[in-house]
Amino acid sequence: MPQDALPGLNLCNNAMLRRATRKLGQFYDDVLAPSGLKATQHGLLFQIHAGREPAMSAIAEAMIMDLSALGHTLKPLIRDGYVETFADKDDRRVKRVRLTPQGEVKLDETMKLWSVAQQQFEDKVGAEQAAKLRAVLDTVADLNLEMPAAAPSN
Amino acid sequence: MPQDALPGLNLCNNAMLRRATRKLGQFYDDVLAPSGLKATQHGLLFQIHAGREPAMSAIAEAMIMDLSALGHTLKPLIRDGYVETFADKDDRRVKRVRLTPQGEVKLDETMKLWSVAQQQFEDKVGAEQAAKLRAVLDTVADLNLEMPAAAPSN
DNA sequence: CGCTGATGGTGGTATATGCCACTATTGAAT
DNA sequence: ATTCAATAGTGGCATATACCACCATCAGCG
Repeated sequence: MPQDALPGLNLCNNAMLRRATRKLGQFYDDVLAPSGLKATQHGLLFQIHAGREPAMSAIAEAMIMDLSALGHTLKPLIRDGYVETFADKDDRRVKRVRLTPQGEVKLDETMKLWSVAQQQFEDKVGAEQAAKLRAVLDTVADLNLEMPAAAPSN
Repeated sequence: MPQDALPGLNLCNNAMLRRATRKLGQFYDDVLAPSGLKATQHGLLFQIHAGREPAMSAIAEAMIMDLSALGHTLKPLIRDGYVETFADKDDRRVKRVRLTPQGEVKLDETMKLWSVAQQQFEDKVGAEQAAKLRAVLDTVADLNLEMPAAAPSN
């Protein structure tokens, strides 16, 4: 009941989204902790693994994340030897990303832990509800939100 | 359609939640930009305003956020003169938080901008859908997710 | 009273993320 | 080929957020 302690902000879609994200993030992070990776890092490894040596911009776009943010997030993973990058053969601007063998092993490990968290969550909310939630979140992520014609300062 | 570029991670509740949060965060932030505050900061001001000089721990609990994280997030707002803290009269451990007059003014300003973003969003997804989404997010935030009895390393 | 455990915050450190300015490449237009 | 606009990344800076180790204060107990 803590979330009803103070009224009002439960009307803000953004605030509610962030709050749920903090909660779930803490949970997935806890479960993934034994691996030494955060849930975000696991997600990133997974995304890289799923793509075929994706370009950074491709990853960023798929994850709806700023390209520079992706670059920053990638650093610890590169530093720790899970990920490596290399220039595209045809376009030297493009930097492609792939998992190292170590990274593949690590992904196997985090995948197991991830499924525990995922399962826990789905048990609590119901697989159907969870699927529905993901669908809505996907819709939200895909929205075409346009700035309402700047501030009317004229 | 970018989110379908790579398959798989759209099954992760946590990843989807984060992705939607990034998207919506960017939008709300854009709309709030003229005020110089981020959506998170607006939310925090609002939360403080709504409570009656809430203790830091109360805010943190309501927002499901780490107490130390709250402390850090508060700093820029204090530095910029929107928020001030003071010790509780009966328990000197407790630090209470309130908006300064400047903070109240700022909140009025961000509130107007916020409602523009909020409205835009609700127009796109439908007020009913939005309400339903917030309800589900509230449910998620309130889940009692327990660690599945540590890792079976034996 | 003085010990002891719980409670509330702080500071440090690390990742997550965004924006901006800048560089490197590429591709198109002249 | 020269110029120029667009594309892909990088690095700096700022906020968002978490965890941990500490410090201060309080509450209960003997």
